[in-house]
Amino acid sequence: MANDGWDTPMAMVDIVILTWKDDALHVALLQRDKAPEKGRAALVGGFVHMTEDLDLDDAVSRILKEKAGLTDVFVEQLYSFGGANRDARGWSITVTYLALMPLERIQSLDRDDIVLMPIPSRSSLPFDHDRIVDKALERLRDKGIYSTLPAKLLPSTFTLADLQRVYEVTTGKRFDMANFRRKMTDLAIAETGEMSRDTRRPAALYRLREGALLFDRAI
Amino acid sequence: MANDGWDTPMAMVDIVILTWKDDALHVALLQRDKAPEKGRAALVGGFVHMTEDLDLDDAVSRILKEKAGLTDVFVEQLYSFGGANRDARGWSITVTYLALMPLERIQSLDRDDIVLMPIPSRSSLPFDHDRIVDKALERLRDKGIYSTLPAKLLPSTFTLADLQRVYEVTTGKRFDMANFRRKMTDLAIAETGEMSRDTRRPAALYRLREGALLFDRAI
DNA sequence: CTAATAGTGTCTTTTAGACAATATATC
DNA sequence: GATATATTGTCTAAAAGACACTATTAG
Repeated sequence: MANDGWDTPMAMVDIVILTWKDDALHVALLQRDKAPEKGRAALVGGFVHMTEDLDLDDAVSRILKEKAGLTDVFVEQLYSFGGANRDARGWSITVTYLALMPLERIQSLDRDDIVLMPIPSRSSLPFDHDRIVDKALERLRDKGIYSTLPAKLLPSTFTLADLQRVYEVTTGKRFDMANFRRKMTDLAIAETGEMSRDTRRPAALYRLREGALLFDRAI
Repeated sequence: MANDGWDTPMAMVDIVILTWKDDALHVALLQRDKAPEKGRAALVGGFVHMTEDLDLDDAVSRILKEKAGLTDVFVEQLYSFGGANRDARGWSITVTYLALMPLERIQSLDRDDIVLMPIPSRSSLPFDHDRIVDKALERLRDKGIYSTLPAKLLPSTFTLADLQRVYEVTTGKRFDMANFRRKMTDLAIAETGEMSRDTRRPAALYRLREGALLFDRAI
């Protein structure tokens, strides 16, 4: 071990957990049980533990598990923020991650210290978490147009209408229904054979095809 | 100040400086003057200094200045790597950056401890710097197709043939000359009025247009 | 004049975008 | 059968890709 007593920044990870509820993006926040900002809802995050974590991905998995009870989460690294003033405790670096999951995953946790805040009307968050959420939305918007990233917000099966709404909200674009369906069936999704009966005329249920993350062209 | 004596990882930044020489990508490395890996060429990098740096961008600027004598460099954040085994001194986090510059900037430094290693035939680097360089190349390849990023490797004026070669090498694709020229003049570049006389028939010199970083479509 | 490289014109194929038409369920 | 929403068909415009052609210099 090499670093007891050095003067080096605090190191943490913060995870922007996004999901899809009531036709809108929501960010999952955790009520803080400790100072600073005790009681306020903030991003799920925590310090890197040198003894428990072998690398940053380990730290993310551990924190998701310990603080939110989540395992096997789809995450990708987002951006790192570091500075003297982003946390009142002093110079800190946070490596941030984007996590996308269907609403059911969060609801089944059945915890009253986890709150879902709708993105369009979100109120301000502690620390520099607003900026981090902005970065996550930017990533989702930019990558959405040529990847299946937005689909990770939905359950494993979904209708094409669901998928189109998610893509329209995350990317901020409007899509023609016929063209959207053709591209998605070409590039990313497959029929399950099941039907959804939530609408007047039942709709076919689709799932993501294996390995379909990045497209070779835009949606 | 809050963190004297905590057990927290070392925090550093590493910068992948890429440039263009002899029709090939090169990475600029610095001969290390201290242990570990003293004497070997490695990425330009250093520890975050909590007293001198207000944020991560400050640390990058300071380190580029102090270690390589470079100022006003085009950089963008790349990725963060952290773990117990990436540096022999213990658990560390490095926030890495991609820097692109024309060869002249490096040559005018006139330093014999800075080496240019050609990418196609590069030998292995200390620490996890190979992985970091790979990430930089991946970023350049992915972003090259729809941005002017590769052009930052060239001097402020360049011929279309130069530009095409840079794009072909960084993206790994081949472009039809006529189509490439049309798209570039449409999207990103403007004539300077000057001519280059390095070839049999002189070629028009171009420059990047203001604000042209991201395209709305692929090259 | 020839070689070498810069630069243009134009045709074909593919993709994007718009929009009309049809299908299948519920009420 | 009316209504709502799912799903398909087809036309047009734009972009991508291929390739032949012309232009301008040095030697």
